[in-house]
Amino acid sequence: MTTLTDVTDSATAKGEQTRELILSTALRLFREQGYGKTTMRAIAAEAGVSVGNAYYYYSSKEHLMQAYYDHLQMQHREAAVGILAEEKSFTKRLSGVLESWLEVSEPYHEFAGTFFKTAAEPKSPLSPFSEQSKPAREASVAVFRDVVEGSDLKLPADLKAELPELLWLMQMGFVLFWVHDDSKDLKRTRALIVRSVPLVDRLLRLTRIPGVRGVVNDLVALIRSIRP
Amino acid sequence: MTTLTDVTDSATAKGEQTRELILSTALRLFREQGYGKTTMRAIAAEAGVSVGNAYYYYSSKEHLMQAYYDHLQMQHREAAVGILAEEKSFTKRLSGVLESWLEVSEPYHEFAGTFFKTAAEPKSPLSPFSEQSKPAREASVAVFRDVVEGSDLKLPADLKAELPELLWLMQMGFVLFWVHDDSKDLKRTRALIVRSVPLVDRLLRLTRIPGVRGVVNDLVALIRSIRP
DNA sequence: CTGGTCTCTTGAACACGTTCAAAAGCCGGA
DNA sequence: TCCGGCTTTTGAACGTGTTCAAGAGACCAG
Repeated sequence: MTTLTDVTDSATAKGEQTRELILSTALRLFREQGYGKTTMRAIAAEAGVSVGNAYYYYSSKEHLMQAYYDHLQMQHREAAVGILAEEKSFTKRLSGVLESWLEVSEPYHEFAGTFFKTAAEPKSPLSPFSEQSKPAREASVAVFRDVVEGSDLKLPADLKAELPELLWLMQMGFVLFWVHDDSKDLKRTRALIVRSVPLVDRLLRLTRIPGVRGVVNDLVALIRSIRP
Repeated sequence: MTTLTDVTDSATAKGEQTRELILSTALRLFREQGYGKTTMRAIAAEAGVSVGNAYYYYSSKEHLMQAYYDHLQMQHREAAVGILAEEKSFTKRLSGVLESWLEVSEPYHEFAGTFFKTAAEPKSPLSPFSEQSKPAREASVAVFRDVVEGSDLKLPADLKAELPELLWLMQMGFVLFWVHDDSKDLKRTRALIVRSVPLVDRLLRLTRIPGVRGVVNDLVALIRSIRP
């Protein structure tokens, strides 16, 4: 039965099945017992393969997390486009994207701490600033570009060009906050997002004031200059 | 000889000597070979004690790093007070403190990545936001309070009260940047600091403009509200 | 001097992530 | 059918951080 379902995939299907079995087993165990308490031996046993075989497909425990991370980001992007199709107001677009991220990520909040830990290391491929995560990063920035471009926001061109990346950076800050947030139902992170969005909006409107404009220009120039 | 040097300490001196021998050995090896490649067995062997004995004094490898971190922070604070005694201008005080931090930390830049990694985990005692590092954090904020209070800066009282903590947060951002900075001689981090300080200064002066003031008030209120 | 109770010290043992040489399947061509 | 070269699979073995039961010293009371 299954061998006939998809002719195009069947060439690689054999190994791929095991690959995905291992991944899904790993993610389930991560969710159930946390990352630290889930051993590679347990993943292998639960998936019905040998330890070495798990390493044949995923060269480290971290790579299993990487795979999860990609999966999550894709989910978020899908949720985001749904929202962006409906809203025109900048604030609503922005908060929609941020809140949908929170929603998608919520089931993994506890586990995210460990993920964050390995992502923090500069050399780690999971670092949001690393070369390896460049595609994922640019995809995220693209979402924020969409937030800006598709909105009613009026801004000078150079600031508008820089804004998506700044918003992405802001979101990184929110992620940092979220990871450390142990309040009930993530109340504090929710409050942060709800209150930050209108503030950003007001802040951006302020750039029309001449005195403010100069400082903002310098800020943009600074950010440009320190990029690698 | 040594047994007579310090009567007050001699009660605890016996264990303390071993404790410090282990710490200094560990830090040396961390510097020489990096954190990851330094094994507890190597530390113990080099210090001439057993592995279990090292664990008697430091309950984990992380704790050895914690100790290093405290040491470094103290060094920085000492360097900072020296600068703050001489300068009155806000910008010079601020950049003096930031640059002295850079100077003190520079020898440990590579090793800092690993440190940062474990510090990023929310539950880790090394996290800058954790309960355990509260004393160290408050001591750091106090330095920035000194930067503000002892300067010629004129600001509304409520913003001035919040400013030290904001500056501390900014420094956390700089640390994050620094850890990821692999440019020659840390050029990019230096540029960031040099260019950020006058910008902060100008930003603070902007708060006199009525329209800006309102937004800043809201920002301060937001920060207050999301604190745990 | 003896016994008891601390603090300090030891190294074998454990659990885990990871590696690797060898075996097992698989497949296309002689 | 058998061979040769691949992909896949195996599990024992290694190195590491960490634990722990047992011992060694120090010190004091009797």
